[in-house]
Amino acid sequence: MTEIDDYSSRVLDVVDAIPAGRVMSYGDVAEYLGAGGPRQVGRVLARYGGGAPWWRVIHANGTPAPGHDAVALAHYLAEGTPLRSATLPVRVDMPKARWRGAS
DNA sequence: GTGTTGACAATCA
DNA sequence: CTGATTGCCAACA
Repeated sequence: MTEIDDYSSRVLDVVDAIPAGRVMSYGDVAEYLGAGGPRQVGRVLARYGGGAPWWRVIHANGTPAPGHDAVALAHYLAEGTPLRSATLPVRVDMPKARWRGAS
């Protein structure tokens, strides 16, 4: 049984709320929650991200998670995420794809 | 309690 | 782009 902490649950909830074609940076999620930090967000995704669209959570510079960049790229192409580079290093057009809670 | 590590971020060279 | 440095917060040995 996977018991998820309250903080992790909130992180997953925010990630799950990100619409297709949009992304949020680790720091943005942490700031949106108003708790923890970008490292804690990445930690939660690494542990419980298996059931959430973790590829929509990327670095502040627009690159996806290390080791999963190819998987993330496939999702970006399938969801129509605005990319600045469709080849590695994968870069998402942050100013356009960046999503903030409610528009 | 201390030191290291980590799916981070920002700045500088 | 690579590498180094500092700041940040939490988990782990």
